[in-house]
Amino acid sequence: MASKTYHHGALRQALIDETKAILAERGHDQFSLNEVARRLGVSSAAPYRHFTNREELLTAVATEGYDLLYRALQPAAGGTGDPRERLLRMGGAYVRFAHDHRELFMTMFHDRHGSTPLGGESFDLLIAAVAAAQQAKVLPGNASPELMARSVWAALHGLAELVLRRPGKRFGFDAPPEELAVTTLTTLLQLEP
Amino acid sequence: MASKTYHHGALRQALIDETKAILAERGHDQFSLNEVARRLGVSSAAPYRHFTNREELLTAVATEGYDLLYRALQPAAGGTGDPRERLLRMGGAYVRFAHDHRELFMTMFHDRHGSTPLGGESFDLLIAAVAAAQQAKVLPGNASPELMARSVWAALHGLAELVLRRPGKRFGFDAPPEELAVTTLTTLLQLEP
DNA sequence: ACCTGAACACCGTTCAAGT
DNA sequence: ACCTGAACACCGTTCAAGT
Repeated sequence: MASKTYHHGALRQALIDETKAILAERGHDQFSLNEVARRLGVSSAAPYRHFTNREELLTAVATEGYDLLYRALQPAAGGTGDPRERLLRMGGAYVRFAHDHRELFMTMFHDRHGSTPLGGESFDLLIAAVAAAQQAKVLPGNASPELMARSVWAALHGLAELVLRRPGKRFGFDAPPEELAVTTLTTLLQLEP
Repeated sequence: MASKTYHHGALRQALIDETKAILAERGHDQFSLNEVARRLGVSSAAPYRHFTNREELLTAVATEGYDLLYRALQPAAGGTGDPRERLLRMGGAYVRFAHDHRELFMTMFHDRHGSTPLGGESFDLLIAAVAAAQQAKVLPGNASPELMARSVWAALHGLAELVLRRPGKRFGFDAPPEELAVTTLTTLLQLEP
């Protein structure tokens, strides 16, 4: 299939893409560097021309994951309309992303890789949405937007993590992501409908 | 050191204990079944008389972890006194546990093992504390105790997870666990001092 | 500059054999 | 019943050598 010179300088990106494909199939802890190389038709030593080790490849994948998360949150955050709906849409998008990209999400937040952005740009979207909600008196203004955004992020992130654990019925985490996000945020923040 | 018959039927528990010791030293993804056996002076096949595979040993460790978490929450949950303080103490204890038992906590919530209790008994403690807070009008009564407890758990769990990622300064997750729990809960739930 | 081939120590797991 | 010894395929990583 692939000739010997197929990856003319593009092996680095091919490694990242193939890793994402494997993550979508198998679990992120089943991932093997040798398998990626095998599937791309290169030797098991080839990846080391582009990444110093297995961990650095996963860091690159996680970084693309943070970018993907940002682009999933953007449409939800960009809408005008009332600030309450905007905040709930963002929450739904966050939990939906975790649900739809299980293994990528776990790679982003569970794997031990060097310093990752940890969703810095996504966090800015949340701060803006929270600030707007505070100005519209949908959220209380006694906490700074940064602090409120951090707290909301914790709630959404914990929700996403617990959903991914697929717990038993008794905890009720088996509802659709958007519904869970709305229920959790309205309960905690006492948002009136 | 250890004679050949040292583990007279107690190898199972010794494997669990040694795994916990390794977790405290190294990371939970650095853990190797062979190393546990080596440190206990048994062959690498010996563990398979007590666990069908590596995953099942980690499940046993996680189960002990859930028990430890329960015992860490109990004193915080048991206190009489006002319901607001009780809820904040429980939150602090949860995040403190994650902080003090990093690798065990990750084993409990990140590793892919068979169905674990997921802190069912701990969840009951939280439901009781939430119900008491609702009756004292510290928390709103428009949501059921179960639903409110689930939401509070999500917030605390997300907080714990994000603390464990050791993010940069900008997110502010580098404060003491108890302080973070109090700040997050009071911000979200609008608890008055 | 980028990749191969062969090698290293290590891993999880199996299985016949020992007591 | 419980453990050993040896073996298997596989893994991450290194390095001299090829183009």
